Amino acid sequence: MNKGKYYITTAIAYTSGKPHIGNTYEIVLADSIARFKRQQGYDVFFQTGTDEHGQKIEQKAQETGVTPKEYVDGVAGTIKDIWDLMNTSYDKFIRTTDADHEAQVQKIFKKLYDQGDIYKGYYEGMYCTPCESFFTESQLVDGKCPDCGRPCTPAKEEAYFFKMSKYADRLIEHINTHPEFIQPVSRKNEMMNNFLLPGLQDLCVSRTSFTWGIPVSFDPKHVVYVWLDALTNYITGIGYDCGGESTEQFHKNWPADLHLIGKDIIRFHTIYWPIFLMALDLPLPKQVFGHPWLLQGDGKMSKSKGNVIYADDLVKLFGVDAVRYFVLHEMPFENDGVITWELLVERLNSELANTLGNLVNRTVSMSNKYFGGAVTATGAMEDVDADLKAVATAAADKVAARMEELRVADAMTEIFGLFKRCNKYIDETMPWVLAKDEQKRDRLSEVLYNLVEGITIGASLLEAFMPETTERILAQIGAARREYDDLKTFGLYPSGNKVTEKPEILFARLDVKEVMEKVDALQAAQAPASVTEETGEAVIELEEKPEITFEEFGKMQFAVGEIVACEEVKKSRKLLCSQVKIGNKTKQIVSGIKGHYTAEEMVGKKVMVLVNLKPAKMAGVLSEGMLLCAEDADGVLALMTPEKEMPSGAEIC
RNA sequence: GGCGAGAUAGCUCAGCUGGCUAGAGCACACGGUUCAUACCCGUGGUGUCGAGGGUUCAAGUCCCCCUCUCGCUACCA
Repeated sequence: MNKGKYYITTAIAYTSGKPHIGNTYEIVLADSIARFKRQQGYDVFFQTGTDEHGQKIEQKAQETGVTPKEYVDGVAGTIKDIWDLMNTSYDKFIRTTDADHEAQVQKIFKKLYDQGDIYKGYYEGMYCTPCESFFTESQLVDGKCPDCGRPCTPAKEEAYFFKMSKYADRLIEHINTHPEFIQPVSRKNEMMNNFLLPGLQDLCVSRTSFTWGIPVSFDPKHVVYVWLDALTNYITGIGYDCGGESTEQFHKNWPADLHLIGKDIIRFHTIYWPIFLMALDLPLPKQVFGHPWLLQGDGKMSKSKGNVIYADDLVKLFGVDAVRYFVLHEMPFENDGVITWELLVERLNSELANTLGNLVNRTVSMSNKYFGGAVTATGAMEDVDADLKAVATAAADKVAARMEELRVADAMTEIFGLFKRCNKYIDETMPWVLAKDEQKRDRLSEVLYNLVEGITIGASLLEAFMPETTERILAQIGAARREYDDLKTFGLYPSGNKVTEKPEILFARLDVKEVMEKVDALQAAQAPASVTEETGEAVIELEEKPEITFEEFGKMQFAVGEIVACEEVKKSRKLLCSQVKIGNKTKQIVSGIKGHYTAEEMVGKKVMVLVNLKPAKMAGVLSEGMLLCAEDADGVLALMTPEKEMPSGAEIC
């Protein structure tokens, strides 16, 4: 039964490197929704892909000594391989370097320019001439270019801007009249209060500072800057043409039913994207869901620690469906989820091995033992059957209700509730007792039939989440794939069918210790150079900057300063304001170190100060220099202090 | 600093418009059972429901205040 179309997308993955399990979670989540909708009878189109332009990629390619195109081809391949490894059923994998996408982005840009939504202006900021790059004041390091360390000068760069404010009122109206548009709803307030209600800034949509992007057709020294390039994939991928030649497929699928994205890019999908669409006179997507993140429990994932968890490693250790089960089931709707190896093992043992695997195994074993594998309905019903049947036939609707709210984890819990009910049914009916009584043979047969039927329904519902497991279970119990609409009827398993003679273990129980040994081996291989042999102390890979001349170094003046007073800056969360005595002068310096040092403990410290930094105001307070700190991978700060007693004002050179 | 969310069993969390002895899952303990992957089924406990006030016959549930945590945002020379 066709229930209409359903167009679902993931965000396109940025091709700067191999995605870890947190990034992989999104495609699996989208896949489970897409598969479930298909199972329900929707005509689903599921799109994913890669975002391949930008300065960062240009740089990465340069570092690796390949062209940007070669670089993104490699990473896009890796990403696609992982998506395939996770058994995701996307219909289209779009790349922003696809020729048709690039051509369409150029047309869209031109159209928006022609109709006055995009205008040429100036991007003002701090400019580093050698790097040909713009930075905001806050991006600068010591007032200098964060890339090369050379001085930056205030400058203007020609750039194209999109008039966001023009459509703001319409967007506010839309969000207010479509409460389901932004999910979870708590995000709606953030967008409203932080961006829409205070007034939208115009968005810079072109750059001249790098070339790895889609050129603006009528002004080719500009390339289209990220959002107009990336977001439009949702329409170009299905054949949009702003000249009115859109494909049949586009007309059928647009607007999207669901954009599934990470919570970090909600702003772009619920403000900029809808406004672009309004400018193109297209309907808005029905729903944008900013899912939470899957975080690692034992500290931040970082390459230097060698503890990054990748999907392919997980699959090697646990199998595809176990990984899919974990990421889908452990993720709450609104809060971030946690993944640790221990938690993973615990969940797999308790739910997959014990509850599900063992249920199938014991049912198949009993069918073989008592009836040579034949599963026959005899009509020997008893009262206890009613509840099992009720739970089984109600499951499909319960799962559907949860999925409708995008509560995938809860949907899975419903399915496992049915498996638990089946296990309980075995205890209630005690087939091994029935087996001892020849008179109860019909009853025994009926009980096993009911079990097989219950498992068939449960396994069928599992298809969207763990498709391989569904297949394996159905194969073991000799059941055919069942249509979604038939899952509400109990008793469709063909009576007399046979289960497999030799049940295979679906999910083997795992030993935490053994798993951890394998994990240690993996992590050791992942970051062999990150731990120094003798001390075991972690080191950080330093991103190298271009070398500078002695003369350039000489422009900076460092000195030992003594902190004579320090107080918190009231209006800010991170700032401490210190009075620093340097020789016979006292400077006021504001630093973002609250949380690492208290105002009291600062007083009396002798620290390293960059003295001749141009003064600037932070949170309304004047700062006339900078205190130097070291920062580790976790963001912990340590002030630089002289190793020997030194007087205030001693120059550092 | 602005806006918002939250603080409930060892852990993760449910508890809607206030109403009977505060719940679920996991973990733990005990009991049952043996078809099964030492599994499944049942039973059980502890909770100052973040602190302190208040409204009410009655408050995790409403109001005030405090403390702390988190999200977005600003700021982080």
